[in-house]
Amino acid sequence: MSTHTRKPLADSLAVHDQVYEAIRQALITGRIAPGVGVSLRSLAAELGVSPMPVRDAVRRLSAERALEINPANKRLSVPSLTANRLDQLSQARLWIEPELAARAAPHADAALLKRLRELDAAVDDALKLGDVDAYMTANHAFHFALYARAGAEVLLAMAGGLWLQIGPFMRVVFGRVGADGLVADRHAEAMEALKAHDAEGARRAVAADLAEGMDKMRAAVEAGR
Amino acid sequence: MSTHTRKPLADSLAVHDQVYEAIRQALITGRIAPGVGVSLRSLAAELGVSPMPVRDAVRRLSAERALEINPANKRLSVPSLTANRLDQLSQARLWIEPELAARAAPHADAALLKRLRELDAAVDDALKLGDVDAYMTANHAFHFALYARAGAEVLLAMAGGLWLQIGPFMRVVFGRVGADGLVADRHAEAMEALKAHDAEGARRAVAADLAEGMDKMRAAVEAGR
DNA sequence: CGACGCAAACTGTGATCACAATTCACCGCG
DNA sequence: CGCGGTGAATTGTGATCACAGTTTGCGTCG
Repeated sequence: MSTHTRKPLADSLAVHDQVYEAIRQALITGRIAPGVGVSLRSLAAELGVSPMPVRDAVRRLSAERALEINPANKRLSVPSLTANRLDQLSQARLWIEPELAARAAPHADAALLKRLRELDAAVDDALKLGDVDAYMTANHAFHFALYARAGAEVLLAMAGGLWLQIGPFMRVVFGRVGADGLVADRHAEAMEALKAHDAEGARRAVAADLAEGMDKMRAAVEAGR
Repeated sequence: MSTHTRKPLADSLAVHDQVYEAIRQALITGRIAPGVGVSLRSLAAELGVSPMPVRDAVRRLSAERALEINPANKRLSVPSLTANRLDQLSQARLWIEPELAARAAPHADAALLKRLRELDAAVDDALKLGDVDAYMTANHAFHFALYARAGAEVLLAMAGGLWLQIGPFMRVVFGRVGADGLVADRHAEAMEALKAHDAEGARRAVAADLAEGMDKMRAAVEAGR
């Protein structure tokens, strides 16, 4: 008898997509530390799959700059955190994400606001409990539930790529300063602006929310070198 | 189709990288028209390689949104050109590329200016001859020779992804209006600003250069639907 | 006791095969 | 002449193997 059980068709997610998500989560939550090397076969063994779908996932992640490929020996590693990289990512986020919020404002309806209130409550819960993983998950969900309403696929995808690259930085912040690094967010301001279909207000609120977080990350990175 | 000769080891470029470049060029120059479907095996046969490196290249290109994967049947296709997509790409370029030019200005030296003059001459030659391929190649080289001096790897990579996505649009413009669509550029203004280390001047010059081209593309896309 | 060297293990890459799902074309029926 | 259905061809996906280059680690020699 084979140990390999065939996947049901109803599971529409391809293996390489599951592997992609697994590695992505491992990167964002910091389970794979920045700077260390990984290998296709070790990842494959860890996830219980063949190296093939890992290869696909890694190719995708390196195209998104969430993984680095050493051009000399072609070996994989997690990009290390530098102040310069953080600055560029911050600047890009500070342009693109307020823009998405502003574009979403005219399309904000009751359903969106309800969903955002739920997600914001989850963020607050995580803040109270000091649960970093839950905070990052809920915060991500809040921002992208909002951005998705902008109807701007290209910009939305760019924002997704930026979060993927910034993930490890967030983890470093919380790892260094502890859960105390989690502070109140500007989500309430953003939701009020959305309710009023105030594009510029939403833009400002998101910009302020981002700027706070990025400042904390910058301080953590500069302190930790 | 070329006969398949074994590659020497000194050729350090992996096959999947060559395939990536080949498909990338085919996309940018419009040899693969937007909207049509492609397949791994057909691409592999066309390039004289096995489907394996094509798979890697395609995975990379789809992560960069230069290729689309139909989520239902997983089939590949070239993204079609819509006014909405063009708007988003334009806006992103108009933020990121002037920023790169401004960052490069302080680091502009004689070597860079010499290189830029050569590339600008190549652009002018292509304009005179109406050679669209040569124009796009030289124009790309000019912009990225400049941007590379900004010392901003993350932003540079983002700009590269945007050009890859905008490539097919350029081809449509020239295909519709002919080589007459090629007009004088703002490269001279940019180079003067660089020589003076005038960051804001470089920013404005690049922004003007881009805006002109993007306006033409928008007109072509709107006229052609 | 320290440094060098060589072999074994590991790395990414590419080819080939198997397989299920989808697409396509052609044939026969009404 | 049009249309439905069925088999063949094509598709992406995943596994396995081969191979060359690199790294690693252990043994031996100076």
